[in-house]
Amino acid sequence: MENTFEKIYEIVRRIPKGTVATYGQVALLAGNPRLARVVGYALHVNPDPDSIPCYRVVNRFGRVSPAFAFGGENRQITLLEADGIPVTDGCVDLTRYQWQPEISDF
DNA sequence: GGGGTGACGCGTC
DNA sequence: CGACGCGCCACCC
Repeated sequence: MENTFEKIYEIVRRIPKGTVATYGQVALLAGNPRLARVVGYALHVNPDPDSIPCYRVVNRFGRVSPAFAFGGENRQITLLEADGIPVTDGCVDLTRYQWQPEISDF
């Protein structure tokens, strides 16, 4: 059985371009909705930001991380908009851009 | 091994 | 989606 971290990275990698996922979403897919905190830490230590689009992961309000230290909070917003996801005041419209995983994705 | 911390979520006020 | 508290797991000292 894989470690929780590997599951998290695996899931984040599967986030389709043009969509975003919440920490809780990733945690749930990882096998435990209470792992949201670990998800945050997992992305914090993001071993491969080149393959793991951590910027597509936001909190359940669609709000970007206030401590996004990848070069500033604005950095994440820029990347999201580059994916075609409009960001308003650091918030993404989850009702429209939240990733909805299908059975086909698994 | 014990204690504190954290890119969070949910219930409750 | 205003604020506060508890819980969860992993990591650092």
